[in-house]
Amino acid sequence: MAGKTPAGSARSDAVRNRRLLLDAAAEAFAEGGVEVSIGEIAQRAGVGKGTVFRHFVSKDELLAAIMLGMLDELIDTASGLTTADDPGAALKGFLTAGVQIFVRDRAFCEVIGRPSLQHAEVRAAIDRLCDVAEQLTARARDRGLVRPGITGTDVALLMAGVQQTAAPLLAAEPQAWRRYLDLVFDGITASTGRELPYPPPSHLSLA
Amino acid sequence: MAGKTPAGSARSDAVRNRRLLLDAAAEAFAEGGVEVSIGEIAQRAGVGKGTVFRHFVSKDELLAAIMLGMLDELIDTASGLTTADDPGAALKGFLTAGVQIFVRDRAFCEVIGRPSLQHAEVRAAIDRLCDVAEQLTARARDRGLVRPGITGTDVALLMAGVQQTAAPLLAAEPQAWRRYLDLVFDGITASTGRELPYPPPSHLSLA
Amino acid sequence: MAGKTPAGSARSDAVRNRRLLLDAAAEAFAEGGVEVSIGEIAQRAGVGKGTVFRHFVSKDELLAAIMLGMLDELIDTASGLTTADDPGAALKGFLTAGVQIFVRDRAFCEVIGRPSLQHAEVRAAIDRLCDVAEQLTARARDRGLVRPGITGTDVALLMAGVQQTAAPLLAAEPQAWRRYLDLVFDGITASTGRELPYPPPSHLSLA
Amino acid sequence: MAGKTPAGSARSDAVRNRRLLLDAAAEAFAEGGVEVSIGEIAQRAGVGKGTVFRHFVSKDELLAAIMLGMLDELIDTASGLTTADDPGAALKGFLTAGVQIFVRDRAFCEVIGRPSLQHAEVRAAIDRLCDVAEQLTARARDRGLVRPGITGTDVALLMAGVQQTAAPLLAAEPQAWRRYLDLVFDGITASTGRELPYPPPSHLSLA
DNA sequence: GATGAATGAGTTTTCATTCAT
DNA sequence: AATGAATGAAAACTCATTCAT
Repeated sequence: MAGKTPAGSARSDAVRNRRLLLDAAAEAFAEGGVEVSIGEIAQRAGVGKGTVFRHFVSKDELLAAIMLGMLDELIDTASGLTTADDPGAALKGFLTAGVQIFVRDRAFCEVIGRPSLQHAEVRAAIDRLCDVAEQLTARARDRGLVRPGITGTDVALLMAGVQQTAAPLLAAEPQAWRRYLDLVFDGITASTGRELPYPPPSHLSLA
Repeated sequence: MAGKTPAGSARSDAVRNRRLLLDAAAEAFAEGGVEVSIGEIAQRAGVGKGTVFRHFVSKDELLAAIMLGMLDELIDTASGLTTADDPGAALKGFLTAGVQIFVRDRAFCEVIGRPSLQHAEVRAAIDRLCDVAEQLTARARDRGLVRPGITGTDVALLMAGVQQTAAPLLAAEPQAWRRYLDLVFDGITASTGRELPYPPPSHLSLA
Repeated sequence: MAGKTPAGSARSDAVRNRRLLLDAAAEAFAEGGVEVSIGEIAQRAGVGKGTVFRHFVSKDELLAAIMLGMLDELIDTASGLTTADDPGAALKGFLTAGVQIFVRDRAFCEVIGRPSLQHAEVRAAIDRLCDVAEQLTARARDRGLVRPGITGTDVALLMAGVQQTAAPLLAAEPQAWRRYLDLVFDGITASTGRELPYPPPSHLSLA
Repeated sequence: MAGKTPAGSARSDAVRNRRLLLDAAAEAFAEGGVEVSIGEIAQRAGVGKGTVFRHFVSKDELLAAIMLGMLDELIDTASGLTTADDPGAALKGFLTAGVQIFVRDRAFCEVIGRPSLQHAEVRAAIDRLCDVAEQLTARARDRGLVRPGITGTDVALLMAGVQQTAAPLLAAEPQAWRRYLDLVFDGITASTGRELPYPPPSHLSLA
């Protein structure tokens, strides 16, 4: 009725543990993908398994919380770029930021790149990401800096593609993704005159 | 109970079972990814679980055998294209064939795209694939049909990237990969004059 | 944070919390049986889980406290009936009151009906219940209103039996127990001349 | 396609384990109720936990299999009694057999006596039990051996009631249920002239 | 005194792998 | 050689109880 904690602030040790947990889980998911066990996450955070479930109602919710944090960061970055002077550079900066997240995080790749995505909040965040991606793309498109039919959703999708291209190299060459990012960006900005052989994805078919 | 099969020796039965098993496993892995259980594969093949382990020492070996089969098919296709009249069309045909394998096969995506690939034979097959990809690429490169620094390994890697880009769309739009294949191909063939910001992967760093 | 409650000392707060807790627990146990979690009880009472354990040393003690409360109420009702004009009606009134408690309270059924009952205070209360039941029964027996060998303990035990008979019906027919109460009462009061094939329970063998 | 085992017969060791498992589970459920863990059952049977799930798809299925076995036995007993010479003795024999099952088996009491019963096969078996109980009851009723309104469902329900009445005594006096069985039977057969204050349950409202 | 965060043993269930038949 | 039964080590999740704040 009156909320969990009188003044709306959680206990300091709980806050600290939640932080520990999120960090440990983020690291574990990043390294091991969605398959890492709650047991390992708890161990990394230095807490008991029960504590994980006190803070997050299920493994899926924990995963979603972390994915949402990363998506929101990326959305913020993108928002900041919508008013940049050079729309082309802004779009490339956005793409770069996005690919870096994918490159660092195995779970992110697995969650975002799968055909059927369950979690409603994550889907909503992806929608928001596509929206702001479209803003950035539209500005560049209007000035002829990208090919006519390219959409924000295209750009968002290509982030995962660039990561996947470089994936087998990343252990030995952590920056190899930069090569494919540029190559794909050249594909986006190429003025071939030809139309692409398949229409752009409708916004909502993403998730 | 211990009776012989009328139309074959014990050995020919084993050969037939191996074939049954490979086909069933290929289908199962393609649809469900590497997580499909040995039980489901055995059931699809119409054999007992024990038979799976008689033919393949572990699940990983079975998976590797399937992956090798697909890689060999792709290598054959590529070999056939090395003498085609139009090197540009040949390269694109190769890329198309490769992406189609990825699109059809969840396990293939999961196995090939991982940073550290254990299985020696699969690594060797990927090396062979990169070799033949390099032959195709070199022919196109020599005629100025692709950018200067692009290698066969780049091309092989990009197959996975194109699939991953389209992955979230494929359930609703099974042909969406064609959009990104063209876009990436335009990136490969773009004559920007600029060099890519990161050197091509050395052949052996792949896995 | 550490503030006093305006209208009471710390002790009166504790008294109030104990009351809140007993009421909430009674309701929860009645609805959900002994399996309801301490968490749910605390939530219903609007207190923290720690408070439950400050007032009751374990879940079993809390449960016992509730059971004791109900047993004492029933004992009081029975005591009031020992001086009623019609000993037969008094006995039936007692039986009715008892069955109603069982019908309303899942935990009561589960606790009382188990072969080995641990809690000493609850056992003592059941003894007291049997005593007063015996008083009521004796009065009726003396006037020939019940069969010769029937004891107070028999009557007390039959309460649970009537409830259990009707249990599968109660969701659809909340008053169905009345059918079996009358049937059993007719069994108690039947003048068959025959003796029952097994002696009445000795008072102390109850738990 | 051709069934699990060629000739329709399971392997002898599997049959043996299934028997071991059913016996161990029956014993464990009888003693400890539905809450006994699969781990304990496996241990009692001398098999691994996995073996339990090989034979029964879930704990609920195992429990249902055992309950069904007991219900079917009781139904058979009842069927055999439908042609007995003395319908009154037959009805009492049926009641006795049923109460004995309840008395021996904690899980049976818990499963059958609960308001909402999930398992479809168990519900069907209970329906069958009520049917045959009605046959037995009708014969006795037609000869004026039981009160007019008493139905087979009443009789089936009363089995649980008799058990519950005696439950607290059974540890010390394992045969105490015989006392209450006779008392209840006298209630069923009493010719009071009075009607019971609540109508008999409709057949289907049982489960 | 009150709180609710942390704990960890315990539950059901899955599945690759081994082995008796 | 083939089978499928048995195994047991995980995994996600629950909850009574303890304890720092």
